[in-house]
Amino acid sequence: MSARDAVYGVVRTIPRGKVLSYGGVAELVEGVYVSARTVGRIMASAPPDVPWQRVVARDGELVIARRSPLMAAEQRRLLALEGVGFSSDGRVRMDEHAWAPGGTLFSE
DNA sequence: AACTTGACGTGAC
DNA sequence: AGTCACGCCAAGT
Repeated sequence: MSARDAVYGVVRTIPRGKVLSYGGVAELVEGVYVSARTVGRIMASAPPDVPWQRVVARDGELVIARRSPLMAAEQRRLLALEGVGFSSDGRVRMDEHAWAPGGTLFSE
């Protein structure tokens, strides 16, 4: 089991309309330790069946925007199609869409 | 096989 | 609140 497959496995479990931070993905990976940065490194070559758009920075920023504005626009489009909302500064509303496995932390 | 480079996150100024 | 430095380690060169 490579770190790569483990990371993709976790990302594939993120529900539609929800997002997870790089660090969040890292924490959910079992068996092998991976850092948030490693998740990012691995996401750079994500296969088409992985919902890469659902992984954002902890504060909701679309990190890809730092390198590719075009991809950022694409990510934003895909998320919008899933019903994910953005705040005025262009970041995902983490208070509404951050995903916590097995039940939301904001429950209640 | 050695060296560099980051889709990050955190803490110190 | 905005930099800056750095740990982390898979991939690319």
